Amino acid sequence: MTGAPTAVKKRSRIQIRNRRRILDAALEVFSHHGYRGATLDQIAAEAGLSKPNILYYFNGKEEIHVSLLNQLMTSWLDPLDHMDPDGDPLEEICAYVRRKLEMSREFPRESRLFANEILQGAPRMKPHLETTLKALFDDKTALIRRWMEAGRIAPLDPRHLIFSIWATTQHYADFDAQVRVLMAGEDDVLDGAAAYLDTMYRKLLAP
Amino acid sequence: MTGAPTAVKKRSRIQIRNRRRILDAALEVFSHHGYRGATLDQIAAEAGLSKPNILYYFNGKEEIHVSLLNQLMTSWLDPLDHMDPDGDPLEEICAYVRRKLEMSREFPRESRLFANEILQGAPRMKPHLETTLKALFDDKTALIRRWMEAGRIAPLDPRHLIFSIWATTQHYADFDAQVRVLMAGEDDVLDGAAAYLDTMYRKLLAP
DNA sequence: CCCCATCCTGACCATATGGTCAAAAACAAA
DNA sequence: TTTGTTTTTGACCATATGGTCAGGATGGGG
Repeated sequence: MTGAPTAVKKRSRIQIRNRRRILDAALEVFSHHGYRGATLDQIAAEAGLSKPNILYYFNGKEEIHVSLLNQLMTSWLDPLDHMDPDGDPLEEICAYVRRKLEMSREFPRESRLFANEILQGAPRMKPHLETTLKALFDDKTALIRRWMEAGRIAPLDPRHLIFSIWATTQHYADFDAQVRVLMAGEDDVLDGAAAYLDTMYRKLLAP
Repeated sequence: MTGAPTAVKKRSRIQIRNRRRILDAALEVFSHHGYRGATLDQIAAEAGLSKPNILYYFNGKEEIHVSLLNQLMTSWLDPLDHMDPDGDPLEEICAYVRRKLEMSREFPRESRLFANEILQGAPRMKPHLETTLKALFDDKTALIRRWMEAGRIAPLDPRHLIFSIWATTQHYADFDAQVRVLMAGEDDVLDGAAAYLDTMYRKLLAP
């Protein structure tokens, strides 16, 4: 068996390094141009490798994309997963908002990659969403609902609350081009957003 | 002069009908697959016309896209434009939220088309954003700021307030695939969202 | 009914793009 | 160094796609 370095096998140092390079380049290109808009040549150039060499490490464009998406899923959901049932409800939620916004600042490419995928109808992620994400979502909405029923935060539909948190925080990464135009001049937009969102959710959730 | 029906000239009935068909088909296809992901063949099929015929009415793929975008800009910004300086601040803003959410329900394709364009860095819209949108944005943030300074609604950064309204309302159209997965079973998601957002912004803006 | 402008199409073209392959190069164990 | 394995590449291929064009169909005013 010569090929298929993708299969579960001990990966050599070179393989680890080049797969990393490729995925990083692919993140850059996919997040900027979307799946269809990205080309293997662009990814190859960005990665500093030849196109056939890219195909040596991955079985095709789609496999690269799926790899990226799956790899990202975990870290993307991590902040939500970390919402502590034993913490102070208001503080937990505000901390979540803060972390999520921080991710828009530090990982805008990842945010846009996801946004692109969902916009297209999540053709390659639906299974993942239906299992991993759905489970986590149900778990956390239940937790928030308990908090609300205990009167520790204001009663609201926890599902829409989470949607609004996702929407407001990811907006700064996904609609960056628009935000930049409208906030021309400002250089600390995200700081302003952090202050605004903190105020907003505190006021909203105060019991 | 035979060609260029695109030029400003009286358009025949057939031209009006077919341009409409094409733009409608293009909206469907572009909003679903993004600019790069859409093909002229798809648009032609959707419009029930042949590809060369499409090219008879528009000088190219890009011209169709730009036409769509420009045409949509107006109607998209209309609700914001209609925020009445003489109305009751809280009611005006809540009405705006309601209208905006209604557009996510009635015109999700338009929403996704814009989202796609902005996600890619607004390559074909930046000029439009910098003029039309920016002017309207500045105008309305100023209005909201006046309302706040008059103590008629709670003081917040009006710019981030508008961002949050856009984000929370458009989320239901743009991230529809995700919302569907997480709200599986519910059939009136948008009604729930309307109630949630109304509560949210009233609470947030109460003086 | 005739005629001209408008409208439409089949056939075709150039290029871009995902992907293949045989063989060369680089590497590593002996 | 030798030898077998992994890595890399230039050349190539099939298909998709945006776009062109010459000529045929259609429609409406006279």
